[in-house]
Amino acid sequence: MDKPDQLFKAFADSTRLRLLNLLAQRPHCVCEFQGILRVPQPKISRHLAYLRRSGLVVEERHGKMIMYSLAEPANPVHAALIRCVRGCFQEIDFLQRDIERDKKLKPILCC
Amino acid sequence: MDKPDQLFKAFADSTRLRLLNLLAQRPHCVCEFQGILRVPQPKISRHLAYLRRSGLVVEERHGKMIMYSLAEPANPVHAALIRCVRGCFQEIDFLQRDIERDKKLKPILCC
DNA sequence: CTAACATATTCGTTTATGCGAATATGTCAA
DNA sequence: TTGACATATTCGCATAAACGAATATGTTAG
Repeated sequence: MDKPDQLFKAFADSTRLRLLNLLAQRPHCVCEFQGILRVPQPKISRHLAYLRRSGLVVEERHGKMIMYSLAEPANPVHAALIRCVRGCFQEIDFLQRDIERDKKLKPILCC
Repeated sequence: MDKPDQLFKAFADSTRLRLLNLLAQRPHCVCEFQGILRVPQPKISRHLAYLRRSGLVVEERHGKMIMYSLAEPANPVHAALIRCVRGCFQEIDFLQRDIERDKKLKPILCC
C-alpha cells in the first residue's frame, strides 16, 4: 500500500492483462496459457513471475505442473483492480476472445 | 478500449497518482500543484501532458492560467479507475497528506 | 513593444521494461 | 540414472520512461 503505482504497473502490459483475465475465471497452469495465448512459453513465465512478485498471483506445484491463481486482495486498491478484472474486462474484445478460447480448449488437457 | 494497458500505464507513476488524486477533489491549475507537490514545474507539466494524451484529464485556459480537470470516463475501465481514485485512494497515506495540504493552501491563491 | 508571469517543450542522460533465443531447473517414469 | 516433460532463468539487445536543466511559448499589463 506504500507503493500503489507498482500495482498499476503490473496491469500496464497486455500479456499480463490476458493472464489476469483468465485467472479471474479459474486457476490455470502454464501450458494452458500457452494454448490460449499462443505466445512463447518463456514470455508467459516471465510475466507470471512479475505478477507473483507484485503479489497478484500465487502458485502451487502439483507434480511437474504449477497451478497459478489470483491472490487474495491485500488492500483496497488491489481489491478494486481485481473487481475491474472480473467486471469491466468483459467489454474488452481480445480478453473476451481469450475466455472463449479457454472454454474450447478446456477439454484438451495438456498436463 | 483497444489498448487498456495504456490506461493502467497512466496510473503507474506516483506523481501522476498524486495529480489524479487532487483532481478528483476539484480542478486545479499548475501553480497549485507546485505548492502542494513541491516538485519542479516541468515535471508537473510533463505528467499532465501524459495524462491528457491518455484521455484522463482535460485542460481549459483562463488567461495565463490553465485549469486541469478529470475527463469524463470514456469506457468502463476508465470509469472503474476513476472510482478507485475517489474511493480507495483514501487509504493511501501520501495521497491523503496531499489532500490535507491542498485544503491548507487553498486560500493562498497564486494566480 | 516589452516585461512579467504561467505553463510547455527540448535535450541529454539514466534507468526500467519487454523481447527472442538459448539454457537451466525441477519432477516423474522407466 | 537417464530421458522426457513442465516451467524458470539468463543474456544481449532494443525501446520506452523519467528526470533535471535549460529554453521556449503564450498571455496579459503597462
